[in-house]
Amino acid sequence: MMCQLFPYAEPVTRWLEPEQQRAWRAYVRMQGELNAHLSRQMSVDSDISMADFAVLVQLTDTPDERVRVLELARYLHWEKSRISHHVARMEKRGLVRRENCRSDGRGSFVVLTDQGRSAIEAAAPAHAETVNKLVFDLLDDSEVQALREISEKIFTRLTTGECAAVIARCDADDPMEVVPEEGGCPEA
Amino acid sequence: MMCQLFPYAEPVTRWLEPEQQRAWRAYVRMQGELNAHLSRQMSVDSDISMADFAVLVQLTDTPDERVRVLELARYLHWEKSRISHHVARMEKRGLVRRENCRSDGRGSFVVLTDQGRSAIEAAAPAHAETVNKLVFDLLDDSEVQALREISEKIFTRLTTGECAAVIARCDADDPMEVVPEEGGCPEA
DNA sequence: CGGGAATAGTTGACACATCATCCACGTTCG
DNA sequence: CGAACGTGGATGATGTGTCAACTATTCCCG
Repeated sequence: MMCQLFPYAEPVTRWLEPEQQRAWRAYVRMQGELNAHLSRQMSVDSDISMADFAVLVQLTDTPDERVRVLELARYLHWEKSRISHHVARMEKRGLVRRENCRSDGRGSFVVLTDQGRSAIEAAAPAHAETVNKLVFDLLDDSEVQALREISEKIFTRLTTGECAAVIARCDADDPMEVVPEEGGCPEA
Repeated sequence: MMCQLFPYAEPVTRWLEPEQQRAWRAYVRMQGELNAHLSRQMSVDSDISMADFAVLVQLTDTPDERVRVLELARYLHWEKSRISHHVARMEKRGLVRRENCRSDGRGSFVVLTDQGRSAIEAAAPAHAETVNKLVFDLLDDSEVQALREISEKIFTRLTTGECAAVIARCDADDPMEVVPEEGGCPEA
């Protein structure tokens, strides 16, 4: 009824085409299984989780082995509160330690402990092996390249333009309602 | 020291090659962002979660709109306890309802309610639109095919052979220690 | 200098996933 | 029949992620 009057007010749904449908379902299931398997394997081979691992990688990648909390959040694309909770738990297990920042009274550092270092050193080889066995042993060079290109395209789409607005929570705390921009897809 | 004595007991770690490294990091970040974005978008556009959506899809795909709990678990590759908890929450919100199975006193069905049906019908179009915008608008046919083939390869690897043993929790409850098979990678 | 805004980080409540355990029912076989 | 074992499913404890406040500091600008 009112469709004719406001043709663009209620656009016909763009469903996925059959080929896309198949690709999407394959991707979704693969991704779910792969995540589950990597997590499980990580906690079998070591006593840290994938999340712990990610944090520890950032710390070991830093010369000082100390990183500001929001720095961590930005790099991992996590929310600051997630970092805060997670670091608290890791601290309780002795993997990291918090330290106050002298140059900025609000800030604090997350610092790698010896125990944290040995934990990641113990976990890394098995994890690499797992990734090889589950992924790269199955793919030839062109597939590796395709995986990378596809991933980069989607990632870029997600972190630029309108999508980035939502992520902006990470940088600015209160995006002031993030005006949805009426017309749909302005594209940066 | 003992490496020379037992050469295969402590194999040199297979790290990822640079190209693989890049592809892997791209994939991991993309996948994380994409999941986050899909979930967020789903709860903005409707009042159900991705998990709810997955369950409701299964129910609507069934002629009877009723599915046995473990059937659901197997299809979604979830654990039975996850299903159980989740269905409990969904029931509390009126999206589904439990019903006893007359032919098997232990079993129970999960049944779609009218409210559940309208919830998924309301959510589906926006979700399809999101997937199109974030994924398929960016990929040409060959990339869609590549995505599917890569996903299927990895998924197959994950659900057959030694890996499947761990998943077996889903079918058999107590795999009796799942003997790790000494030698590493026997391959089914 | 003083006072509001932005920034860094924490906290608590809640939703969710996992694990181990438990119970009710069914199957099998003596 | 009835004991032993397998199966379908529920439950509670615990760890983790998200959201919405909240605190404390610093920045900005008159």
